Amino acid sequence: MNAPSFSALHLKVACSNCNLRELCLPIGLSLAEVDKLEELVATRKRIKRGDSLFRAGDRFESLYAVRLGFLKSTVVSADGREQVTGFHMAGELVGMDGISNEQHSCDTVALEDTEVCVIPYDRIEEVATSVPALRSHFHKVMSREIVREHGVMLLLGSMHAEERLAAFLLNLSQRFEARGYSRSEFVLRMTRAEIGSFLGLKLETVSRALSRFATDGLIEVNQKHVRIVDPEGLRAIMTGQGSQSEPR
Amino acid sequence: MNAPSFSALHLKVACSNCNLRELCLPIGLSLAEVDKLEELVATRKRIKRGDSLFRAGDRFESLYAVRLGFLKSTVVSADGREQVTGFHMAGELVGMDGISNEQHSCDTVALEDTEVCVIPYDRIEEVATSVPALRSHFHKVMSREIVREHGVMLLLGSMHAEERLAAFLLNLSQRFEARGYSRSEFVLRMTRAEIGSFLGLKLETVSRALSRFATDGLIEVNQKHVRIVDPEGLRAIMTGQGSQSEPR
DNA sequence: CGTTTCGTTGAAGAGTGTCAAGGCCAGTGG
DNA sequence: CCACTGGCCTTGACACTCTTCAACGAAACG
Repeated sequence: MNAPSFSALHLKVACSNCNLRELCLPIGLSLAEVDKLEELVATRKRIKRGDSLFRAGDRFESLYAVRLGFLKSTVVSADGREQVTGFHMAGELVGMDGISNEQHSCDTVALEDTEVCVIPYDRIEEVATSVPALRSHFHKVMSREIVREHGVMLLLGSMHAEERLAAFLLNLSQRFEARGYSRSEFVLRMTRAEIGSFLGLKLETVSRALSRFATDGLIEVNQKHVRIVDPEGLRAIMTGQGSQSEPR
Repeated sequence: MNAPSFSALHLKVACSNCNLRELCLPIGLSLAEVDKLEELVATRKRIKRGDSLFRAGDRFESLYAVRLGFLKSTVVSADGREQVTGFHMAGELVGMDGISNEQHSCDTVALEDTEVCVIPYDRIEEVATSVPALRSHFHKVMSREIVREHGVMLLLGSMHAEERLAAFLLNLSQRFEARGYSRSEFVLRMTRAEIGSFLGLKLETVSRALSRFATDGLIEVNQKHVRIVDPEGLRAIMTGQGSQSEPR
């Protein structure tokens, strides 16, 4: 390590001082419990844009809490098809896919320079014995991931291209807002192809839908920069009410 | 209850005697640990075909281990679109969606007369403190659900109709086999529309694909009864190698 | 036995994918 | 500093898969 004292400092103030704690932690933990939690976080890790945090097949050892940055997770089928299963931003926990097999089943790659807290899984299991509130919170986080994926299945299984993209933009918007960023203006960290993979569409379809939204005055797009002009309009599209000029 | 003594008997022999234990339980539990586990299971519950085990919005209180029967889970979007998120058979655990919010987010409905073990969630939390092996197993079960859903996302996001259906049939086949039933001959408990909803297709497309598989000699279909004649052929279709007469 | 639900099949049309060409932008090396 | 390169994005034309609509047959149910 280049700067051990820097790392140590970081370790000391982890969690209790972290501006992500409302996202990571259960509310109402006692100070003693937060202390316990801080023992969890072994180290920080930086991942440069394009590098992977872990890959399918890697031995599972830790979960990771995103501190800063942006990642994607992808699964690859036997015949080589790739599917983006999610995008992850600050405050989110990644790596839970690895628990079942003691081995990761997806790749997780940084889409911009990223920093994560490394949480060794055996420590989580230890703390799960002694701090019920943390264990219970951990269960909720896993359950929330299951519910999130139900939502993605609904999107992939029953929505049209523009509906999917509207839902995607609104979801991003809401997540940025929850982190204190603008809900109406943000930068897409991923390519059109990656959005397409996540939404079950081709990149051209994503591009066309974005262009259509722009000409309809719902958003402004400039490459990766997006401004949401008419969130209600997007919501209408998402729920299948987009441009029904003729009610029969 | 009509037959309390019968219920009590069932309670007594639960788990340690259950022929699903390889599916439900972690291997290598001590007898004392299995005892602990049996305390978990409060009651059995029977759900008649068409009735629901729980509905979206219901207060979350318990997980359910399917003992016998067949269920589907569905989510409904704000605008009324319905998506089947999974089918559940003996040995599988359902209800984990409810943990995150203390409230269920999907409907789970019996597709045939079904019997489940009711496992009150607060008991799980208790036992999670005292029996690490069970807690760890529970985490793996949740993680496995996350991984399963990744697989569904891959299917919905990147596969064609016949590829999806082939994958679906092979998945069912493999699950039946794991439960000691025939892997080549089984009854579909769900309608074409339900298969379609799960696979992101219309019922007509499901019907056509099944017919095509039948005329190609891959399967035999008679209404809900399916016989898999050529599993390798299905696997080839699933991986996108279906009927490539002309290799360029 | 009538009624309803479920399944099959055909024909036509909509929505996406595919292929191709060209533009924009950042990074690189001359 | 500028030209070049390669990745990313946009747009058009066309092909193809899947959906939609419709009619009918078969099985399940009361």
